[in-house]
Amino acid sequence: MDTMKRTHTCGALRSEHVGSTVTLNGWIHRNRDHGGIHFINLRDRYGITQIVIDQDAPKHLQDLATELKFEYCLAVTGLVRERPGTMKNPDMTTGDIEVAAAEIQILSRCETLPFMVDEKSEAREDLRLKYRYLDLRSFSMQRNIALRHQVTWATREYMTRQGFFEIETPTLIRSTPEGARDLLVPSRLQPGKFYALPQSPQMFKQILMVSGLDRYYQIARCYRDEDARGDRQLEFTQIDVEMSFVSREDVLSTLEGLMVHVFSAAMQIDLPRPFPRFSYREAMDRFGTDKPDIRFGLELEDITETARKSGFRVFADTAEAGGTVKALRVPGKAEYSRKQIEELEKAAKIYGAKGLAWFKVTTEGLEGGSAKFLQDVGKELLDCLQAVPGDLVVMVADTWNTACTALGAVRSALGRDLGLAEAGAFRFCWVIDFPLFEWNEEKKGWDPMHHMFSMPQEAFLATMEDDPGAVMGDLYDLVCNGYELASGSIRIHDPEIQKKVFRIIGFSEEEALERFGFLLNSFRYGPPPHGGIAAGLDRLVMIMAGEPSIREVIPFPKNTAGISPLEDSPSTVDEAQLRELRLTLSNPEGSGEA
RNA sequence: GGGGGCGUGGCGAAGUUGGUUAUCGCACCGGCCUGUCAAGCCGGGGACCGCGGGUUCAAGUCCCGUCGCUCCCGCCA
Repeated sequence: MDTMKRTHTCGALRSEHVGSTVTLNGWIHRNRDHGGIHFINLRDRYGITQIVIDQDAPKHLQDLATELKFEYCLAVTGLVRERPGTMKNPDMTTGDIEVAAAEIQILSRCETLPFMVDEKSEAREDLRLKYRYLDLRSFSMQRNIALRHQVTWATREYMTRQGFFEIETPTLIRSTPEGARDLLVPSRLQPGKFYALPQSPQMFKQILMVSGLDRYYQIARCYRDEDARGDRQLEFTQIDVEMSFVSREDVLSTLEGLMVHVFSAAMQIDLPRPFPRFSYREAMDRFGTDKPDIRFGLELEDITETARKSGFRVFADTAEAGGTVKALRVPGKAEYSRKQIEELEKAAKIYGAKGLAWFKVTTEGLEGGSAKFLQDVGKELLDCLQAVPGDLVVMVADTWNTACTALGAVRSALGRDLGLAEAGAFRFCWVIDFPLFEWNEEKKGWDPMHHMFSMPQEAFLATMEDDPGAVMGDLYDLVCNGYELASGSIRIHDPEIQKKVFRIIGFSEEEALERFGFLLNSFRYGPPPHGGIAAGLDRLVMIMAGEPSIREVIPFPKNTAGISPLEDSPSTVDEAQLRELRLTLSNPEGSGEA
């Protein structure tokens, strides 16, 4: 039997089609059998149309109606007719009409569903992933997939218009030691050797600049073998960008332009430009994080100098030891119970704070918590914080980094719990002027904060080896609503500067040549000054879609254990496959413990 | 590696200080119903309460262990 091919989609029909005979293909979304009359909501990617089988329908259709179940795949031919006045459904775009079935083909049947295909499935995530094909039928998932397409389409449109070439780079590449753990692929032709999947196309895009390709972008799959989170998993997609003969400003302005275009094209939202900028130091000082959510205020204050003068030993000692005391004024929350404050303290402790000091502001002054230790500097504190009666003040004393980070976590928790962030807002900002190096306590040496090919800012070139910790890099992060959306830098193209950086991070020249020789060698042949950035596509779409996890915008994601419940990967492989690769497992049963 | 939450028919949940036959909604099966749109009404089947052990006259409930999922810390240039 030939399939009755659709003449329209399930979202297409309106009153103007009344009187025409149409064929629809789709799935049974809802099914209401009233005995004498039977309604089917037929669904496809485009919408839902109501099909009616009533007393005028052929007898065989009325019989067929009783065997129809959820998610049967149907072809329906019938007459489009206007619904009787009160039967119109204003909540449906096709709600003015219905299709009176004249012929129905059951294209395929559906077993009892593990969960209903619904706007928002309530099923557990691993079940949704196992039956992803059902989950993806839901309008919310289809909306996310559509948005993702709009974003990539808009990206290609914008980048092409800006003169960028989309260039593919290999996914089987040399393992490089820096950064995250590599995902490895054994080579059959070169037994005992391995490819790595790229953590990013970094080396290749820089080589493309040496090649004179000048403006490159790629929507690139990247792989990092690290533990998953709500906003990251083993494989993810970057909008990867690299440009020659540019300064930081050129890169920032290109990315800003891209974001503006993407939001405009995909969501009809005008993002205000320019995006505000914060130095790393300022972001940490004011928001306690290098990815500040600026949809709300609630900024941190430095009270180290006041704390130094106080009789509160914890504070005074921290200040004397060169530490920092940070305070956060929570307006009107003097009503907070001890328990609520303990919840905030938990948030601070997760990030390494030893405790969360607090007091409430009353008309009498400071009260409760650590108030009795701070009475001597109470007036100064209140002035400094511009605190008024009814406020709650929470404080952390620790190293600068821990004090900022821990209180920043409290700020985030408050922002979330109090609903401070404006709904539907997208607040972008740049974080710039990152330190180039960070101290690694374990190896007692310096590590690159971003990667080892990032350029020190010019002012530090001469002195960088004397005081690596003070060196600012030409680094930049794009942040939106508290998520790091993109990260990049101006690269080193001068071999002498590169050598200095290698020296600082304890990398011998031989070592560098062995690992990155192909890139460094290319730099001997007239490399242009260049820089770039990479934006996380999954996160971008997640934020735009208002979803809590990137798994909602990735069609076939892995779970937090790196497993895909759909096809049950990763899996064991045949002994023969291993033999071909000359691999032997130390624990053939794969118990997980070697 | 560490911490928090969750695990009860196919799905989502309830289950009190331990106490008869484990409850509800959806789905499923049978019946009724001519205008619903989360249709309604009547009836039915379906659960060793994640798994293992322990305490007890008695465990979904308490204890110990273990597995899975999830959020977070570490990790993620």
